[in-house]
Amino acid sequence: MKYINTVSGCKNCPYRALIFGSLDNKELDFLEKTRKEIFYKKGDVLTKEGTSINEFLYLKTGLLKVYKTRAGNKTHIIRIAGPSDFVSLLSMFSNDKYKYSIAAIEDTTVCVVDSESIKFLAKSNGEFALELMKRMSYTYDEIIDSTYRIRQKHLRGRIAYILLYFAQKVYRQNRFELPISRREIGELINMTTENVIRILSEFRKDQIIFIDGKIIEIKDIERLERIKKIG
Amino acid sequence: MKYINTVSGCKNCPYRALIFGSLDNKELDFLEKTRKEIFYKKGDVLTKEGTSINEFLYLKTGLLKVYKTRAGNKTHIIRIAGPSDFVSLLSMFSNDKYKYSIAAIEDTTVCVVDSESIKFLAKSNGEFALELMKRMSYTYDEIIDSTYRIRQKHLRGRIAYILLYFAQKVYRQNRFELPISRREIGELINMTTENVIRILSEFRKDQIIFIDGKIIEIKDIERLERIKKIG
DNA sequence: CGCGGCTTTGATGTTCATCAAGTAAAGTGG
DNA sequence: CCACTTTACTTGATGAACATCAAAGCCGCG
Repeated sequence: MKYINTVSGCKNCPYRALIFGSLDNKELDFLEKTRKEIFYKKGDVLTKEGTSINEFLYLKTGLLKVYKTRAGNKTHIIRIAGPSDFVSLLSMFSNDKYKYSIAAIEDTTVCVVDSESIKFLAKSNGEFALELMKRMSYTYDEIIDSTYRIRQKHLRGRIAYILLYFAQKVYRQNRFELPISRREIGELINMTTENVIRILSEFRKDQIIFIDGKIIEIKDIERLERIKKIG
Repeated sequence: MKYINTVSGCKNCPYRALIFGSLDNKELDFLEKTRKEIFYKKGDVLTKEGTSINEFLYLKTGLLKVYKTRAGNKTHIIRIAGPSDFVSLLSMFSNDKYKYSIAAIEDTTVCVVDSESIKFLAKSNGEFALELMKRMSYTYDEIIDSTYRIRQKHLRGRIAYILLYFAQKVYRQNRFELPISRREIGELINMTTENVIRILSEFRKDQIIFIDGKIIEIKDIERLERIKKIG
């Protein structure tokens, strides 16, 4: 990780409207005081499950994974977070310890504010508190929704789901580089590494996708959509 | 459903401290104005996914299921809510429509307050907003945690989990009456009705439990705990 | 250069959903 | 209140979906 000297502050931040829309300039100045901008390299761990929450994070650029580790070193990836995501919102208000670990799966720049400052503002500015709640609830609902949606799909449907997720939601291109390993895909959509590989190969043989290591290109998007739906 | 005339109001409510601890008497009077206490019979539906959220609910006595219905009439039970649960907290602050349906699985008494009143108080009283967030976040974290925990268990482990859940968390007795059908158990822990029955019978044959219709008695709790853990 | 982690493919066996068929229980209308 | 219909429960047989085990190639890193 590496601290970054920033020129422009919160006031002109393009993400300001997303959640800080209800804060006035004085309140933003207050946040600014403890604010740091930090750069993480792919692979760096930002927070570890069980450690104290002292900071409120939000993602400016890059990609993160939010995950949990269980007995037997089994890891579940709960979600992938992209730019403008408020990753640390989860469990920040119910716990003083992180319930999830966070790691960079691409080079990532994060804005960090003291968590007590956020709580202070939430307490003193009701509009802001409502914005936080809205965002938090939305994020949680998304996690639950995708978890239950994936759960009922067969393996082929899960792979189709995750490929289309990266192509449409994350990279907005049919050709992209997978930011995670085959094993991590399995941790995200609940299947073994071997089967992730097997089904990717199957899709390749069926001309649905092109594969070159981590590079994926979707060749037949209609077919993939169909597999996602019925699989 | 049936309206109930109540003598005592929020001020003396045993659950007040849980979430309304930061409201003063004036604020409680404000809530009281729109407050209703409603009785639902087992099987009654309180809210339907997709309908407008106008009310804030909390459970005084009884048991509810919170669930989602998917294409093909497939139902997932997200959680069971018991006394002192704030069932409508989920999605209330991110949506104007319910994201989940709620139904009574036992005779239930619910306190209902206008949702706008709650939002108004959250806006004007920061402490209260923080309490709501805390509760909300906690509830969501629990859902996610149990979902991922169940997901990795085999069927026997899931049944053990749910039996111990009812025995320890809900009824606090080794003998209890299941509030839900075999099919609903399947919807809760993600397995087919047939396999729910099959494994219950198996546990019965192995003398781990006693079954008489909906009555369950856990005879060998150590063994069940072991199955829950390793299954 | 060797070691560990990631990737790949094949063979094998287990777990689980599905199908079928029947009994019991509970709700519904005449 | 009884015939009728639907819903819940139960067991067995079958096959598909999936995890596990094994073995080997590849790549980056110390």
